[in-house]
Amino acid sequence: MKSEPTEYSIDHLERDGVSSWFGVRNYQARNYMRDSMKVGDRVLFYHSNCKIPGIAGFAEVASLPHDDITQFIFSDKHFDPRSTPEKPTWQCVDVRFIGKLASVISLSELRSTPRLASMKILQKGNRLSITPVTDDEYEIIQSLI
DNA sequence: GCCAACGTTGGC
DNA sequence: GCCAACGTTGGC
Repeated sequence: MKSEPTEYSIDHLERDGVSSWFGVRNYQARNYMRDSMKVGDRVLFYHSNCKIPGIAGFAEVASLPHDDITQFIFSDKHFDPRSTPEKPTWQCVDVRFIGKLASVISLSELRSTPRLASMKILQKGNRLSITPVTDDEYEIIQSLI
């Protein structure tokens, strides 16, 4: 799961313990949270759009999917005028902090690991803020720490 | 339903 | 700041 550290970093999640992953406004990314995630699933916390983009820590899915309440809040930058509590558009899950890496596993390091070549987040043109990670990829990343 | 125009993402 | 790549919008 990607986040810009100036918006919400692994340090923020460590502080909060658990946080709702609100603000996703892409249908495919929403669908991963709504349809594919299970409580307890491991999450790689990725810092994007920053000096050293890469994996900054670990988290886990901590809730079933639920409405992203920011879609209903007029003053919120994630407000969606098409959404109503009766007909919501956006759902998200909560994530729980597991651990922070002493140093980020950088994007360039991920790219230079041949066995990770098929990782979704490394594919050309990928902009999705949430992408699935296979068990294999997860294990390989553990070995990079 | 098509598709041009526009907006966003995010690495560099 | 640039720009490739992609998603969304809206006229037709």
